[in-house]
Amino acid sequence: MEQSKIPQATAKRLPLYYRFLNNLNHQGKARVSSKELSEAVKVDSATIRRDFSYFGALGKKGYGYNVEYLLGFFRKTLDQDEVTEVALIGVGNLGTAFLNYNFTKNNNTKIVMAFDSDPSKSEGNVGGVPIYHIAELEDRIGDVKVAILTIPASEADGITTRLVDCGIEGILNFTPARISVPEHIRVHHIDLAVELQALVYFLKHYPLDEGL
Amino acid sequence: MEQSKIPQATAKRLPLYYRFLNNLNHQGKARVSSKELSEAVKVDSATIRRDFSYFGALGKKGYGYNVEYLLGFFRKTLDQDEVTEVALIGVGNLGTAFLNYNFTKNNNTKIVMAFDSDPSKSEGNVGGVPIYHIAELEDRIGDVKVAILTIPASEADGITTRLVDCGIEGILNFTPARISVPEHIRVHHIDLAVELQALVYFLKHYPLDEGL
DNA sequence: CATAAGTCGTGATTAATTTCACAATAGTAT
DNA sequence: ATACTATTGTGAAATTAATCACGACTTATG
Ligand SMILES: NC(=O)c1ccc[n+]([C@@H]2O[C@H](COP(=O)([O-])OP(=O)(O)OC[C@H]3O[C@@H](n4cnc5c(N)ncnc54)[C@H](O)[C@@H]3O)[C@@H](O)[C@H]2O)c1
Ligand SMILES: NC(=O)c1ccc[n+]([C@@H]2O[C@H](COP(=O)([O-])OP(=O)(O)OC[C@H]3O[C@@H](n4cnc5c(N)ncnc54)[C@H](O)[C@@H]3O)[C@@H](O)[C@H]2O)c1
Repeated sequence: MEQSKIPQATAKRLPLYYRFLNNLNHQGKARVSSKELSEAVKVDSATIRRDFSYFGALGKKGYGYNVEYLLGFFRKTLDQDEVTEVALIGVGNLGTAFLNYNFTKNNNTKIVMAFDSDPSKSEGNVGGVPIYHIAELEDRIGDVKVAILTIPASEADGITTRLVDCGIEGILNFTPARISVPEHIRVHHIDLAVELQALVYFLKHYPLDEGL
Repeated sequence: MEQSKIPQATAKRLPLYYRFLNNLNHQGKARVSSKELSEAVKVDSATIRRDFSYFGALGKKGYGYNVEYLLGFFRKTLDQDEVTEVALIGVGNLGTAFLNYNFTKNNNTKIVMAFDSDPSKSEGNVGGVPIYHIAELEDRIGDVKVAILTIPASEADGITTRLVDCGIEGILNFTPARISVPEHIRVHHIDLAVELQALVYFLKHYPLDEGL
């Protein structure tokens, strides 16, 4: 918990690096250069070296990085050994998709319960995850600290308040609502409609070259 | 297509502003200040003013912005009057969710067709969108320029090549694969597993305050 | 052992984005 | 009219991120 000096932009790329290193390891590759990594994850090689350097000297000059070592290092850094439990609120179109997927592969997160207000949904399970009625939120949530929000936007504020009262620390919000939370709670918004519109805007208004 | 001087960070926020202005307009509000907007969309008010200023002086000092005027301005800027047609590839968990949703509300994008390799899926429709077999991609796609990719990662490269050959210009990629495309094609990656892992990383490693 | 080729780590630089802070000005009240 | 208040638009500063470019070091090769 010491390296709070790591830039946010770097932190966001770590899971990406980790996943690719994992693939390399499974393929039996022993070494990798920042150049190879760069081509695979589409991040400039200097940026990759800089990112890694925040954690110390992980590679060897003239050689590159040892895949197994680097993977082990990131496993520790990203806490891949302890599983973070997650609750999902709203078992509709999106929620069901997430439950079926459940971020299973090389991931340290697991959706362990879901809630819905529709009584016909709030029983049984989807993808092995038990669904409870939203009225049971406070009773069931236990010490789960992360929630995924896939409810209608109009419900977002009310549910957020309840989650905060339950001691939640992080929310991945898929609703278009920009929710308000106390300062110590982290919210990441993923606004799919905005992403699509932004892509269309870039296509129409930016000269046809260069990525992102 | 002139204002290519608009920062990308600004461009990505435009759809968000547009949506909120639309809400205000429906509520019958006539004026709004950057401070109010800021609270609603969780973007610093100075940033909002700066963003707007790239398009000229849209507000009035001491007063704020006229909602209707601003909305009209952004409608034109964001091409809200012409609908961009989109194709979706891969009618699985995620793809089905998107088809059912179809970005209908105040949006200028519409999924008009979908493709899947599974013969049992590639007939009929989901959410009113016709599903075709992926073999028909080249015949059916017509002049659709934007695609959403919700297929397994292993299929991403092959399908991308075919899309590029069909003249696609933008891809919203939900697979974990970092696809390679010619320079003039724009790809936005939305990597849900990475987003979740990044949130967890921030929770564990960053001091408990301030958002994003 | 000497030389060549490859690659890291990083200081310096550049670019992009956000934020501060305030003069200018429109609206409002008296 | 005048004073007061609110709020913009924007230079300047600060912050954050990306990129360049090269010395130092490792490995491979003859
Ligand atoms: N599906 C998409 O492709 C898509 C795209 C962009 C944004 N979104 C956003 O994601 C969210 C979910 O979308 P969706 O398509 O899955 O919607 P949906 O209507 O299919 O699902 C919402 C689910 O939430 C449940 N629900 C409603 N109120 C609740 C409450 N108070 N507590 C618990 N559960 C409650 C409903 O019963 C339903 O099952 C929405 O905010 C939507 O705007 C969805
Ligand atoms: N579902 C999630 O929550 C989730 C989360 C993170 C990432 N993803 C990624 O999104 C993608 C889709 O996920 P999903 O859960 O919807 O998978 P899925 O397996 O449910 O759906 C994939 C669909 O693609 C179809 N398909 C396979 N090969 C095809 C081809 N060559 N052409 C056309 N269609 C083809 C399959 O028939 C299937 O219907 C995957 O890459 C996955 O890694 C999904």
